[in-house]
Amino acid sequence: MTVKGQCADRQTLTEWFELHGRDLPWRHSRDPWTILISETMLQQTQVVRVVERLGPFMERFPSPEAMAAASAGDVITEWSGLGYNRRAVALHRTAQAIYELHGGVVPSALADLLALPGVGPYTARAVRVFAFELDDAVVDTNIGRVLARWENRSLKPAEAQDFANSLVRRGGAWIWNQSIMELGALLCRPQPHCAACPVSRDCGWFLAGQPTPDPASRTAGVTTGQSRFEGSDRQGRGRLMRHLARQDVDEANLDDAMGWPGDPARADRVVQGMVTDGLVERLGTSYRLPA
DNA sequence: ATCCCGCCGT
DNA sequence: ACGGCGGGAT
Repeated sequence: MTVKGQCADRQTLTEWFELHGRDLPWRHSRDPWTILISETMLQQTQVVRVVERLGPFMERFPSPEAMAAASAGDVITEWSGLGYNRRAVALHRTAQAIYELHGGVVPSALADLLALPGVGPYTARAVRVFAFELDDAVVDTNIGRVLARWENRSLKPAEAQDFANSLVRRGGAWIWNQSIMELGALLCRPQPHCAACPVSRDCGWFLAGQPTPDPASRTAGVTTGQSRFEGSDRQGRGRLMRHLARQDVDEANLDDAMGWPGDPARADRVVQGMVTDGLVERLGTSYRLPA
């Protein structure tokens, strides 16, 4: 593709975003702490669910210092219902690290961000792009899917990141990353709506007739289907967290609390993992949220 | 049943 | 590279 073509497509896409992009709360913020929180929430939790929880969460923990002063259990409680509670524990540890290592100021250096618990390649760059407006490129599941279809081939992690980097213009990273991510979220979905896509005329996969397998399917960063939730260890973990939000649970009642009556062995095995994850503490014969 | 602005330990 | 990790909405 020509450089001229790339410029045309880029402008087409950002114009589409200005017109059709969703008005999401965090897109009005450039506060690094707010962006770090929202991006952490958005790791595998849907946008509509984060929208209604971000405000109250930020009121409870308005700064890294405020969260660092709270207990891990407090953060978990405020996190309740968002799922993958390890993220709440990681966030608490990250707040403490920011307070102790960076004077309470969210760092902007990639290496500093990547060193924070629960902050990986996506979230680190998201903070840099969406808060500090630095010229980086993020690759999430949406963008990975768009890029793979655009090139009509599966991309390895480094390939996807390099390709994404090459598309960013100086000073235009915020709007570009939002635009291409929004395209993946609204149109270039797992089941794509190519008829409404503003850049389909230059999309390799579309022009090839959308052959199977979808090149996005084996591309790095594109999430795949997960194992069944009903009857899983995850379900039992979730049940126990919900109980602990109200009161401590004695080890004798653990199997009931986790929804596995008569299977204390399983309850014990799974709760061990939760202790390792920092989600629960054992005190005497009972379990509670971490102090 | 499927999907969701990933990260981490293996 | 792969599997575990919540939970609600459709």
